[in-house]
Amino acid sequence: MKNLLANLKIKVDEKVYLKDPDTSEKGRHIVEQSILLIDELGLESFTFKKLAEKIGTTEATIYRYFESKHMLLSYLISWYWSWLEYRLVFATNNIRSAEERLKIAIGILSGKVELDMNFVHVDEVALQKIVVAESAKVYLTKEVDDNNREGFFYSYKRFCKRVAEIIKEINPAYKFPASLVSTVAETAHSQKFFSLHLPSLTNISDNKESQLMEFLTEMVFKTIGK
Amino acid sequence: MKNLLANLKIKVDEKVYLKDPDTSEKGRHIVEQSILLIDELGLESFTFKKLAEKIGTTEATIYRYFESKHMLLSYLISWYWSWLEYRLVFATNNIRSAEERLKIAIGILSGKVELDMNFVHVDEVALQKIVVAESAKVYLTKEVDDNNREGFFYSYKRFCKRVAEIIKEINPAYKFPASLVSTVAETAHSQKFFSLHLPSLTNISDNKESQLMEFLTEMVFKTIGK
DNA sequence: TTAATAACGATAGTAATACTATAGCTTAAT
DNA sequence: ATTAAGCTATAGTATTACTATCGTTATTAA
Repeated sequence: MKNLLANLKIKVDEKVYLKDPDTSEKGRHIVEQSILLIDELGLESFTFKKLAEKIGTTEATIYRYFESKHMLLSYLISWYWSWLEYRLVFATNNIRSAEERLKIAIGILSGKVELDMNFVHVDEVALQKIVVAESAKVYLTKEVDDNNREGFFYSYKRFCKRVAEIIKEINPAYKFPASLVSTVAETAHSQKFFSLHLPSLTNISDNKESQLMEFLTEMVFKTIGK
Repeated sequence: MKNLLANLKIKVDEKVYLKDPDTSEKGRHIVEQSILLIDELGLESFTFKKLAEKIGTTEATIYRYFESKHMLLSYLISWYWSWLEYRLVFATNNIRSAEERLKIAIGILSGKVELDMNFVHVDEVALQKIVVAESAKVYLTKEVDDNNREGFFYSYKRFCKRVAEIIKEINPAYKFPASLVSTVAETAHSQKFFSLHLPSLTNISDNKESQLMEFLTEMVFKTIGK
């Protein structure tokens, strides 16, 4: 399997970069190191200047790949959702039971991420920390409608749509499949964040993905009535 | 009732301001106009300079009340949660049934806000739009642990705790009351935002608080098993 | 192999931001 | 009448998020 997937490439919609970073060494290096630096500094303190220093280049070079910090973050988040989608498709392939597939989807959403060696230049653990802490900032802006038109959120929406289809299979009468899926996705992030920083807002202990999964699975299955 | 409440003051924890804006005309003016301006421009484009111009003063004056833009936002969000708490306490007073009180709480969380004339200098409709679009930014920072220690999130946590108590009354065996409440609070915001800007992620139509309430109420009651 | 061209590095510059500092003026209480 | 708090006005700083230009280097196509 590893070998089969070794040259798989996660496709990211072309509107979230100026020049595809996956087509050059420099580009991959920018992505790789930006993940580590955003994770370390947080989005607010992260700058292209600091990134340029870290990778021994100049701001100008980074600007050739990404128009702005916001676009770079959008790229990383898009990459993450495409990667989750690929994992979802693989993990649910050949599984007949829709209930089983839904459980797998919830597991992926709430799940422990391990370094996925198929994409050597991406530290998926650091990336998930970024997604938890920063991804809401991608859409919580005044430019959200423009960005949406430009396709910034395609991969997130695609992932959610896929999971919503499973819910519809299980209970075609349920009225809020899309809302329930986006709720689970957002909740996975906020509960992870709360467990680390605002523990009184959650019953999930730090680093217990199993508890998060139990919470979400119970909520989803009871809500859709299974 | 109106008269009784006319001189009620929403208490905001003293750590989220340098000088209590509610003790002076200037301070109330700053709060009032900051709500309108943040709603209009979004947090990123909002600056103390623009606010100072709008109210005919200088940055220095605003800095005497709030150390930073982030602190001002924290103040507004804290005010909002204290206000919701006051509404919750009033609306659930003398109601015996815990189920009924929980429904009221969910209604307040998902509910249509109307201008509350008890607090003349606060435009609660604009404030709720700010809460929906900006409140995650208050905690999604590298300073969250410091801010938490300083009490930036007291009023949010207090509100959630109150609702969690109701859930425990209804089903003492339910394992995730705190998580469920914070999920409902966060979801109320994200679903409102999605219905406005990313409609494919939700089944709730713009401005239909009743749908949001139906979605959340069903989810909560089924999850806790009633 | 050469010639064209794309990519990169180095440097400079700009408007705006998020503050900090200071000094003088006004007003209201002692 | 004095004091002090609160406000206004002005100035200044480091940093940010870019934009622009230009020469060099690496890649590719003829």
